[in-house]
Amino acid sequence: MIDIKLLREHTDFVRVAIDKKKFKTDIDAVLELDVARRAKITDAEKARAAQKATNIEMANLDKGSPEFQIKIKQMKAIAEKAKELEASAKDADEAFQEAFLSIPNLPDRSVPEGKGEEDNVVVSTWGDADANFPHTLPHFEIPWFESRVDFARGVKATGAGFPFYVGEMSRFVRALINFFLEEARQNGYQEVLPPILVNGQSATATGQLPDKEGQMYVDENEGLYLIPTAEVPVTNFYRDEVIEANEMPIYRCAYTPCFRREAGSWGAHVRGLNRLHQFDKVELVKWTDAESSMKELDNLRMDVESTLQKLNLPYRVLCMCTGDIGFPHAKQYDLEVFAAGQKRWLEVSSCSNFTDFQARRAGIRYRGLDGKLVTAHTLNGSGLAVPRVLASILENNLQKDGRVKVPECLQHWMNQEFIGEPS
RNA sequence: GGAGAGAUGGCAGAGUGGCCGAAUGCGGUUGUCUUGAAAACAACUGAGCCGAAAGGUUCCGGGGGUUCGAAUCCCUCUCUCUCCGCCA
Repeated sequence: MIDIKLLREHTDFVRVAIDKKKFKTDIDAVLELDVARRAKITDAEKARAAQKATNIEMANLDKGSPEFQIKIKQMKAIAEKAKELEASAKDADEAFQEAFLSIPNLPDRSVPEGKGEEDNVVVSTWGDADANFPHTLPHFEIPWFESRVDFARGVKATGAGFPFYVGEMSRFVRALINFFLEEARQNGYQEVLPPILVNGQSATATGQLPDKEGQMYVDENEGLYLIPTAEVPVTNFYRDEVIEANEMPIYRCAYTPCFRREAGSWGAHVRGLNRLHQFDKVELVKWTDAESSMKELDNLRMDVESTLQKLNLPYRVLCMCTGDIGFPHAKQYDLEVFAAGQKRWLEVSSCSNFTDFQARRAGIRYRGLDGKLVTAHTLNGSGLAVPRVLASILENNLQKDGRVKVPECLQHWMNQEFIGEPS
């Protein structure tokens, strides 16, 4: 949620900011609901005050007296009125809350304006994507690929997009996870191993609900959702809590599998490891005060970049434009690695500052220097998503003999220098 | 899965129908005293919503009900604990 006071007092500012995002929101309808709700709350509270006053009078009367009997009659009417007005106020408040929840976060001033993907700005590149990769292939065309990432068996067990990683490839995935977690630890992030199912409240707090309902797998019996990212449970760690200001900023990291229905997004260009329904990811999460979140976003991005550099994968950093950043985001960088075989950039990390948007929904606050409670800021970034990093390594490190060279920083975890078999 | 017990402020813990946002203790903050600290003493010390403010109002796990009136009685859900069963 954005700050309701900002919406009331600087409506046009909010309107302009939201128009820059692609989300359609009827701000005027929300404001009308707000006015209606406040009027009804005031009415209900007046009625309640009258009831309380009468109740105190009655408490001081002799229960058997005629005055008491008269008061009972009066009270009956007052109480009934109060009850009605309270129900009405509650309805109005719920209607407002529902509408208010659909207002996206405002983009930060520094976010470039744009309509969509094509307007994202490349802010930096690292490594040489134009270098010659003489033996490269798209990873799904490497002869031994299907025997080590078995999609056909996955279809039997579950369905499309749920492959088995077999043998050394399974170990390679595990090596990547270990490497990512260790990188995060060295950058000061405390590891947590969170639940991978969350309740609706958690999903609402981080903004998956109601905006992206259809993207999650649901357990309707229990009202639980399979997480699309560790961001959801980890951010909710501090839900409805007050964080001590001197503990911030807090850095956490978590490895989890992630589940995404990807409804309607399948096509010829999402072959192999490019897009899966289940994939492994290490996520980085930060809680900061309201002043330092933009600086912390840059630090977060640099932490992820340093990991990519150790893997020696060419990558570029995109600053997402106003039309392409997500519903709860104020600012977002996407990191894309170059996959030489497909000659494509693959998104492997998204680093975002949600400012106070998630924290307000989640009730995460801290006590400011003046002793007042302040809504915290939350940030997160992938550090990193395994399958696309894997795809890029396979394509960029493919040797003349058909094997793939394991990046040096992973050899320690793999205990072997090459994977695959000579062709 | 079965049986029972419970859920009150940062924590502990009173309160079984009206004057209870809630005793008391601990903790915390500030002040007095002290060279400083401790101790002692005193005051203050939850959050949400409405309001420019004064102030009002809500919140005793969630929801519903009974009643003129509910922290208190009833129903229900959730969670915690104990015992039994099952189990990685």
